[in-house]
Amino acid sequence: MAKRTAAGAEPVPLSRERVLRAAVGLADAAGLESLTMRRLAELFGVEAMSLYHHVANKEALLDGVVEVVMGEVRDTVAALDGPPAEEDWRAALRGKVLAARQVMLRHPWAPQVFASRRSADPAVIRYLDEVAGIMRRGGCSYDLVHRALHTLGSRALGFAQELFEPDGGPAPADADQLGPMAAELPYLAGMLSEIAHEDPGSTLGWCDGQAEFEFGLDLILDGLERLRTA
Amino acid sequence: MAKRTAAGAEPVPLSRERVLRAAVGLADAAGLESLTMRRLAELFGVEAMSLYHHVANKEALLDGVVEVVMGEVRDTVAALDGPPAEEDWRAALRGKVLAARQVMLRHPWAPQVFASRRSADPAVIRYLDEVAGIMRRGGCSYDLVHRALHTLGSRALGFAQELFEPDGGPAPADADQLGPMAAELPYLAGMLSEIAHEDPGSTLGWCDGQAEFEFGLDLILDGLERLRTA
DNA sequence: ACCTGAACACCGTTCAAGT
DNA sequence: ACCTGAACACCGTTCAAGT
Repeated sequence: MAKRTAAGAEPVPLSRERVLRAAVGLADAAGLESLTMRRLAELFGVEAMSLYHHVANKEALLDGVVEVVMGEVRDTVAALDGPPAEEDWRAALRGKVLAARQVMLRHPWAPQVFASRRSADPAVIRYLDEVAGIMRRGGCSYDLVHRALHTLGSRALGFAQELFEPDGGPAPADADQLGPMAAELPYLAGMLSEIAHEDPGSTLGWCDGQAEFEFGLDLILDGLERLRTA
Repeated sequence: MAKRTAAGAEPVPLSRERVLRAAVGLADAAGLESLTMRRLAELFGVEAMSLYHHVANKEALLDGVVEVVMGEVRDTVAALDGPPAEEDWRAALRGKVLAARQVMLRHPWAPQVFASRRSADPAVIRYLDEVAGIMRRGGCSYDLVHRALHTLGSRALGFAQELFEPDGGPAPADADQLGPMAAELPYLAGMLSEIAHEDPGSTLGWCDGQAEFEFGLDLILDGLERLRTA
């Protein structure tokens, strides 16, 4: 009789591939703080130590998780049918970045993991080579491509670092909570009383809503295009 | 006779202020992963539990650390003498952001801590009110100010999220390591063979070097100014 | 080759007890 | 009010042992 396993566990043998996929699923379902070696092992009805036969340690596990997410990005990007880079590099790159963002939205914890890797994952580097290729074929100098990669930073992969979550911050948009704020924060109070936030729900961890993300992305792409033709 | 304390420890009584300053110093000296309640207590020659009289828990400690760093930002920004916002909002904001960046460069671990706070620290919100004020007094609509805050994101405080550390990534700039790369990464290889990285040392964790940071910041500020006058 | 069980060196945090 | 000591519930990871 098969050994007792956690609910939903499969008695299939472990493998690096299966371990990494389960790690992504665990983070999706229970959050990044739940992704521990012990809890991951539980999903397979196995001791934590068994995982070390397929993954060197937790850092390597997280590297593998990045690999899996980048695989999803590649699959999503491959399904795109935008204009060729030679014709309109901005539109081509924009489509690619927004497609990558869709993947990040499915894994809200991913930006944090990407940011925690000290050296670049090979899959990320390959992705950036494609980004560079789009710009290069679009007529950008390598110098501009280089600066563009730095300027875009994590935006190239579809996420951007906000200073706080849009909902948790100073965005009550409520006149009641605005009163005490107006005294010490006159400009934010004035701004909030004039602006209506119309993008509820579409938050990506510490990242922009869709409209804000697109605004910032377009502003950067337009600025780069202006430099290209200057 | 005073109790045995760790090297350099002072027998002065604890206080929230002293605990927070010691936490910043510990992260500066030994890295963020060394900032644990136990090791922090050691600095005072005290048990970890004693810290809980001055700080609710570790999350509150990190909130306080953000507070301390923001205090340094405010001090640094206060010493600036740029043009008034009404005259040249771009120059005023640029100076403020670059001053904030100087503080972040002193605390390379700070961006990570800032990013880990789920809701905005009051000191950060006050800072952003000042940023909004500069733009507003410079003639920007509140709508533009709002989009600017989202677009700048963490850049407003002087740091930006790169996909990997500049040195650890695909920047060998060495013809030897470029050979095998050229096959799979044609565009990055081409770029690196043409571009000479000239900003060694000035890395900020997962952030740009100074020149790259200024390039990205200026590109965004110029784009915003163009929208303002449109 | 793969998995286990016990153990180690750490965490943050609680509780009751001391002064 | 402030600090302690022991303990609890977790971590990642090692090692020697099993099959």
